[in-house]
Amino acid sequence: MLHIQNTLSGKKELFTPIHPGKVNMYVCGMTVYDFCHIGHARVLVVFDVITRYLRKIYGSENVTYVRNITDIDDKIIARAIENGEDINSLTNRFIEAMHEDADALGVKRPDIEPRATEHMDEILKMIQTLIDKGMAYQGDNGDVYYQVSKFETYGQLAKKNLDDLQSGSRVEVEQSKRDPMDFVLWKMAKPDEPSWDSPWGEGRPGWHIECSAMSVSCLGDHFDIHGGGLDLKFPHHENEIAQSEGCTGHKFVNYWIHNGFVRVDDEKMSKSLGNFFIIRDVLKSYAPEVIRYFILNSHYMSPLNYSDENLDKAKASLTTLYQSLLNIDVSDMNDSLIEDSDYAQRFFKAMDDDFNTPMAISVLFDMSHELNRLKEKDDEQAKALGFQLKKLAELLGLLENDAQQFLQGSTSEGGLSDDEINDLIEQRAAAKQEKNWSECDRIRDVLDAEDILLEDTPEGTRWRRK
RNA sequence: GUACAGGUAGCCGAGUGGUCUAAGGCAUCUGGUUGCAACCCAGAAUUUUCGCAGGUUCAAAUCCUGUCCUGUAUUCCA
Repeated sequence: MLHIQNTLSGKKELFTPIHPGKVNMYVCGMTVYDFCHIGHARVLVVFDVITRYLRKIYGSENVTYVRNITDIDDKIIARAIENGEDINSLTNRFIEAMHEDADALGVKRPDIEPRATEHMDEILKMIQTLIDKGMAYQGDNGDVYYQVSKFETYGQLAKKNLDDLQSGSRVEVEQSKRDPMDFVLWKMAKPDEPSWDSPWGEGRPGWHIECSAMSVSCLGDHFDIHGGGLDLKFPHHENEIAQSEGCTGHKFVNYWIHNGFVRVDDEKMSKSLGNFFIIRDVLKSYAPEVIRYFILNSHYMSPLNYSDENLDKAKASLTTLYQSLLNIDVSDMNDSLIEDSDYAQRFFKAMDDDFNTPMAISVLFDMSHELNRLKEKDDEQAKALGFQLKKLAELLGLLENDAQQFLQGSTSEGGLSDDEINDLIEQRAAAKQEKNWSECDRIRDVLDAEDILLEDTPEGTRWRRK
């Protein structure tokens, strides 16, 4: 039985879908004005795993995963002007880059990927409804605002009360607002800014209303799970609730899931500190699966500290798992996962407990050790266990590569080619025949200097990259 | 200031009242294996300890109170 830590209640709750057997989930995706960084990677991977597990429980076709794209907002406009680039060209460029990064990380595409600019009708309709209901108003400057005081339960998600918010407010209050807490639904266009027609004048939507409109449009006005980064909890998600429930008068989302932040060397990741890591740069030094493992080795809610040391550890751990899968050929296996095995049961129990991926990974290690023991004794059993290991790991998007391929890495960056390595290994085998140990060790040292590690086995010598 | 997250052994990281003599990983050590290594297997140590100080309890990393620290939000941010 799946339990989820629900930000709305602050408790771990049994997950019960609104429509039995079907799950609808919406996650706030990227604002596409730059390359995705390692924090985005966490959102992508975490909700990919959540989706994989939901699909496992409810069946792939019964889970609808929506992850939106924000393709119109202040930062996009600013960047486009800065680049002297057309907005569409900018957003399309970064959407493509995001897809490349996500694909590299083994993140499966969501079922629906709505773009804000393609849901303008729903946005306008929602704003109009809010105005009609007296929950929104047009200010002197033409901007349309949501009147927070009209929504009684405002602050329910972030567990804030309005008094605290106001006293702590450091923002300069926009003159046209009736109350500092009110937020913008529709912004009047400045000259040369992209704009859409509306009953209130040419303009563009505020950020929060975009997500309300896209989620309701894709999943209906009441759905199961809404996710995103912790920082979106307030005000973004709070405002979504206010907008959506303000329109419909009933519950918007049952379960809210927020993932924790990524830090870098125990500091905030920011451009000013120069410790800003984008996914494609990290991929130059580490295999995508290493990043994935690094992310999943902590619970999605804990703070995650990015450092080379921690990525190296992730790589070492993955190497251990892949070593056990070497020479286990499961390509001809098409059985299903044996769901009532002890290992599977433990794995599911971990995942059922609010997607406890670190615990689930520990089960993979137990299987891996057992697999190493079995390989000595019983090939058929080893193969069966290896298959089970891969099937469980697949739910995390791990161990999906060929073991040898993972261990030997890519040959692209200078260094020795596979053929050159194999030549040297053959020379060493010949020296070995003659018990010429100094020559053997010399060759091994040559390879070691190229970060190639040798492992002698009864079946011959195999190698991997450090 | 207020709110919300966190603070667990060398490091990473699970664990929310007894099975914790704290999972799993990484690093370290010993033995087996090996020409020597690596990989693998078997085992060990790092800790009478879970930010700190009190308290509740027969029993606490786990509950309560206080306190310190870090991060986030309150302003765009995954």
